[in-house]
Amino acid sequence: MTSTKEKILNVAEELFADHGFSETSLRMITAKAEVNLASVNYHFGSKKTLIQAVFDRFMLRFTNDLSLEMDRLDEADSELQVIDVLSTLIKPITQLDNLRPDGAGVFMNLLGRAYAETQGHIRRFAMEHYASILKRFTQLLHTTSPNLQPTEMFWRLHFMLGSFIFTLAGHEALQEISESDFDQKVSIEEIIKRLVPFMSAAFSFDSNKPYGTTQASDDVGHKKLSAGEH
Amino acid sequence: MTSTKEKILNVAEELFADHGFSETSLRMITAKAEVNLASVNYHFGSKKTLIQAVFDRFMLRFTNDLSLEMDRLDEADSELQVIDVLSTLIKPITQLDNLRPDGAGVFMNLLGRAYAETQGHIRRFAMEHYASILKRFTQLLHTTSPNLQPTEMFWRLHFMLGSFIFTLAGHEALQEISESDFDQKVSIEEIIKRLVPFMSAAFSFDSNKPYGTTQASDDVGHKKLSAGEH
DNA sequence: GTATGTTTCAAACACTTGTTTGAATTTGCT
DNA sequence: AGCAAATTCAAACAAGTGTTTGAAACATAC
Repeated sequence: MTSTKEKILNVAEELFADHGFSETSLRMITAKAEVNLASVNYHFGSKKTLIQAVFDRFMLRFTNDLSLEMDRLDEADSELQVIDVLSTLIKPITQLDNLRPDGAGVFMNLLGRAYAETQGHIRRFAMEHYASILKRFTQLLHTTSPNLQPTEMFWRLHFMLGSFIFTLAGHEALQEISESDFDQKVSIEEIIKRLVPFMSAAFSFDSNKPYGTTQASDDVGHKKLSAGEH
Repeated sequence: MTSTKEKILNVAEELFADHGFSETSLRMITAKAEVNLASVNYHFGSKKTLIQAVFDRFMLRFTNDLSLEMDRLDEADSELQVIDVLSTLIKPITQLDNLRPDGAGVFMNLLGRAYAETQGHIRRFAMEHYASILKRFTQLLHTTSPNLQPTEMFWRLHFMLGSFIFTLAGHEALQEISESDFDQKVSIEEIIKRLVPFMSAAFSFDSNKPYGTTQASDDVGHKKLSAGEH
């Protein structure tokens, strides 16, 4: 038997992801969850803290899995490549689908919404609670590219974060376009597996060398293979 | 003398960028613009259409400049590199600062907000109105990497778009962190100029070749960690 | 000047929002 | 069982929302 508190959390995270925080009223939540309106304030205090509770629960599931993946990387004593570090993100994201249909999509939508709250409380909340795991990820990434300056590292990390959250938060629209334009249905997992090597290549870019030396483009007459091989 | 209509547009675009669409009330706008509340409905019809008007005006300034930049690229007959195409974005974005203080920041905030409106009317509006210039940009990019499959191209383009919008929409927060962590103040222009070569390197990545050949780091013989395999 | 069309204004409208209240009900415990 | 704490419930609250109204003010033309 799921408690009232859980029923609220489950419905809230879904509606928040679909419609946004301020576009989702407590009445929408309590109606769909089939609980009384006042129970939100009783169990969570306010809408603000409900949002944080939803966000925190989802985030914990993800960061726990991510920590495990990073543990595995720490144990392995072979030399780390960028792609190894970025690949730690794949499982924690895709495994969110086990919790609910399209769990990864819901999670990413929430993350995107939270990030859009530029001046809001969620941003502060996130920075305070998840700074440590972000730092660990950054340090791991640093070992793969020790000659990268900290500031350059910082920016590249956020460039990548942008790509991840933005792409996966808007995956529904992108999936639609992909299907209508290329007749190709793509899952979130496939998107990530395209994104990881793409970003790894970007991270491996050496800004000290003159641009062009890492180019793969023109005169190398190489044959096409299937683009999505894994 | 600025008309009532313009006063509303100017204030609205600022408040929308700062607080979001639904978090900005018409009363906030009309109060700051020092116009009557009813004038919004009189001049624009509804809040919905006001949002579209704000978005459209900002978008036109940008796309006009971008078109000019792409014209210049068409005229040049030297072989185009990825970075040449991506560099067309620099000027149109930074020039938005001429219109108002931190114009580029406001623009990017708006773009981010609009994108977050996953199921909203703005998304549809944008797709209908700006599909042509996006297509032109895509085609230009295609000439630099003719052996890239259309689907791969599509995804890379949106990966990049994510990085751009996400990073620049959140530039205020990132600038703060950068300043407190590295004592470095960075302008939007500097962010873009970091982002463009970073993304160019990613685009130049040849997914057909085994990963590692475009590496700037050490040797080729990298050992695969089975981090993300199912 | 008067007449005509455009724009502004204060006030009200109908509706939704998050939150609080105090009584009713259920639950846990001895 | 009976008592006490925890939970649920319907109702109301105060505040804010976008929009409409009809009169006032303004502008422009004849």
